[in-house]
Amino acid sequence: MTNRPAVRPLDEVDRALISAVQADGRATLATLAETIRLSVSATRTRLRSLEEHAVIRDYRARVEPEALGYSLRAIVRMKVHGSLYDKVTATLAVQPQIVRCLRVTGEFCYVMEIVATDMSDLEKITSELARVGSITTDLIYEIVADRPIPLPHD
Amino acid sequence: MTNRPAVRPLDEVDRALISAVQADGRATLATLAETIRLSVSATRTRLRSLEEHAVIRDYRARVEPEALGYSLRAIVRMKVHGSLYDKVTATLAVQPQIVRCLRVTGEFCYVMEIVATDMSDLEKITSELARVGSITTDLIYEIVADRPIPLPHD
DNA sequence: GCAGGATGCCGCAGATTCTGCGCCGATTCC
DNA sequence: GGAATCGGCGCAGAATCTGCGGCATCCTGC
Repeated sequence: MTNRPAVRPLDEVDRALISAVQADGRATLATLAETIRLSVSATRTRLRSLEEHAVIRDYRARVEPEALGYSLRAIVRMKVHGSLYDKVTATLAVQPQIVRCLRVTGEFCYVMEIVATDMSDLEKITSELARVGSITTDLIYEIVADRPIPLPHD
Repeated sequence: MTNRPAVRPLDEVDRALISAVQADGRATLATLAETIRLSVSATRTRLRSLEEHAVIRDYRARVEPEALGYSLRAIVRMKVHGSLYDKVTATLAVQPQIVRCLRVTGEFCYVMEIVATDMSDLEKITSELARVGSITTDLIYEIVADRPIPLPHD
């Protein structure tokens, strides 16, 4: 029942289904069935299978941060000396405004994306991060692209 | 009908609703109604309103890139000389594996996140990007956090 | 060949959910 | 006070989802 790496080789119909549900997470089984040209039952079986095998992780509504009052976004890169990874984890736990955190190769250990209501809010968070490691902060002008994962060989 | 910036000040019930639907994008109206302690009709009215006002942008299934065959992820930062922004846009259009692209302040103009099947696949994309500007590529070890937007004052 | 098993698709019927609509109480404004 | 607006409520019909059982196809071993 745990996630095993794609038992089935993911045929063309699966890809179409994934693509459809990635584009519209609330699409009805009937709609999905129509786009992948299968019956509702078969569509459901395949969708459930993809969910079980954790090919489809979950469904989420995407909200507009500005509408919630976050007028600022930033990318923070952080260097951490030694193994203070626990400290990073602890900081993440208490800072929900760090909406994304990646551990990466290169000069910096972590790359994070942060939402903030204003400059002082941002500074509050970055200064907290600066207690863990040395950081570089860049503001985000614009989100140029934010796309679903493409299906191989397109 | 177009998106205006949150006509209503977003009361506590709205926040709860947003939070619920961000956690589970397929949650049923009855379920949502139960968690925010409102009738189904009222829940629906509020949800529709949030969608209309583009507070809730859309719903998406989130897929596991590895299950689709992408065993590599990378962060690419890019410097662009002069105004070659059109060129960036053009590259984005033909490279769906660039799943996210941000325009930022600082030394680099753009920060991108890329999925790739393997090293040669990654190199294909980065070399294409290198024709537009000078780039720095860092591989992603691990996604430490990937969270919904938090609701202010939590 | 052919019985047995497994797989994947189909469609049905009951349960659940969604939708459009009208009603009602509270608040505001003349 | 009366009228209008707003937000919530619940109903009834439509749409959707769910749990089955049936059927065709494809293997596999005898």
